[in-house]
Formats: sequence, structure tokens, C-alpha cells
Amino acid sequence: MEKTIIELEQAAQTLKLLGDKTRLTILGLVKDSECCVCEFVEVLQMSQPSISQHLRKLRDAGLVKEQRRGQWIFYSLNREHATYPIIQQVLEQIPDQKEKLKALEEAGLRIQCDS
Amino acid sequence: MEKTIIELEQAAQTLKLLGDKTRLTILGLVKDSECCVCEFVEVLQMSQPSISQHLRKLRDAGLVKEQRRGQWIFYSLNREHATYPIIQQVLEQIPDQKEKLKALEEAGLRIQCDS
DNA sequence: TCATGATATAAGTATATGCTTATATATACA
DNA sequence: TGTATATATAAGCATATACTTATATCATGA
Repeated sequence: MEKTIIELEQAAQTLKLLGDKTRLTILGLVKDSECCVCEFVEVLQMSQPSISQHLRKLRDAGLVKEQRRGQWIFYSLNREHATYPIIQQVLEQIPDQKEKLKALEEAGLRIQCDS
Repeated sequence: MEKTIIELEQAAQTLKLLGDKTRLTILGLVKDSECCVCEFVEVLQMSQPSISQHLRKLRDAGLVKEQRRGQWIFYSLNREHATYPIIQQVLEQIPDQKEKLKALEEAGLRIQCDS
């Protein structure tokens, strides 16, 4: 893998966004698969506006991408972002969030969408 | 290298501290060698109290260690910290701060202390 | 066209953050 | 003992942050 050097200022901006439990969990979730807002609300047990505001910060910074499918808006990790290598490394060193999505699925709360 | 999983909450706390240009630079500097406060002040061109306050945050979190030698207090990276793997990875992906120390040295502003 | 569900946005608020200036503390050295 | 240097701490202040509640937007389906 080629080593890319990320500008300090840009790295700091991304790290600031990662430096919040809620956003770090959100990124841990979208690392494994796309998620929609109501799933974050369910997993994180937080209000919908609060989640939306965190997502907006992540999206404004370009760390996540959004895609509407019907009534849902799905968020995914933007692996093209300049600071993605940092995010990737960080996510590798924290507990996997996959089980939380699995628990959602088992509770029948996972959103599946073909459109 | 063994892979250690860092608790999400603790990771977020460290990332928050890294998410500031000044502190990220400070950590980049102590990655290479011990530095004292006046060196940070010189390199970063910021007020001494401001630097001291950033150092206090880093020290309170345990990310750096301090050691007094005579009239100077030297700061160094605490490589035993639980979140050190994250810090290490991040520092590997941003520009090296070594030249800044070298410039200090050439300007005769580097503090050398044997005590 | 209307009601519902998913999401975004706005406004308000309490707290956190990062600087400033002023001052205290601690060491060195004459 | 007195002065200079290095550093820490305190207090004040402007701005940022992360919620809350209320409301707007947009797609779906009857």
C-alpha cells in the first residue's frame, strides 16, 4: 500500500470529527455497511435531530456520502476522502460495530431497500 | 505486532485531543524527541500560556509525560498509553515535524540539557 | 389529494473550548 | 538575598459544540 501524507490541518479537522463518541460509532457502523438515519437512531438511542446533525457534520466534511432510496437516506463511508487512511486506521483499532447491526437485524429493525 | 482493541470512549477522548492543529503538531514534535515549553512556543509561534494549557490537556489525558530538568520542563510522548497505537498511526500519516526542530537547532534555539 | 413516515432544518440553551492578560511558582545564578 | 528565566495557573471572554423542542420537506400509499 502506498503511503500518503495527509496535510496536518486537514488531518486535525477529521480527527476532531472522530473525537466524538456518537460520530465515531456512526463511522464504525458505516464501515461495514450502508445505514439509514433511523438505524443510527435505533442503535445509538439518540434523538433523530441529534443524529441528523452529526450526519450533516460528517457529510459536510465529506467523510460520508448520502444516497436517497425511496423514503430513506442511506449513509456510507466515503473511501475517496483525502483523510480516509486515517479513518481506516482508527476504525481498525476500536471495537467492531457489526454486532450492533446484527442485533438490529434480529430485531427486524434493519432497513432493506431494493430501489 | 499484536493488535489491541481500544475502547471506543477512550479512543474518542484521544481523538478529540488530536483534533486540534496545535496539539497535533505538539505530538508530532515529541514523536521525534523531548521538547520543552519554550521550544513549542518558538515553533508554533503562540503565547506561552496557550501552549501550557494545551500541554496540560495532553498531560491530564496521559498522552504525554513531563520531566523537569533544571529550569526546563521537558515533554515526551507516553508510549505506554492505552491509545498510543492510534496516536502512532495518526502521526505516521501526517507530515514529519522533524525539520521544525532542525530549524530551531540551526537558529541556536534548541534547548540542550544534561542535568 | 391527504395522511403517514423518514429526514432535515431552525431556534434556543447550557456547557466546552481556546485564546487573552495578569499573576503565581519554581529554579538558576549573581 | 535579589533578579531573571521558565513554566503554570487564574480569570475573563468570544466562539463552538451538542443537545433540546418545534417545524419544514419530501416520498409513499390509500
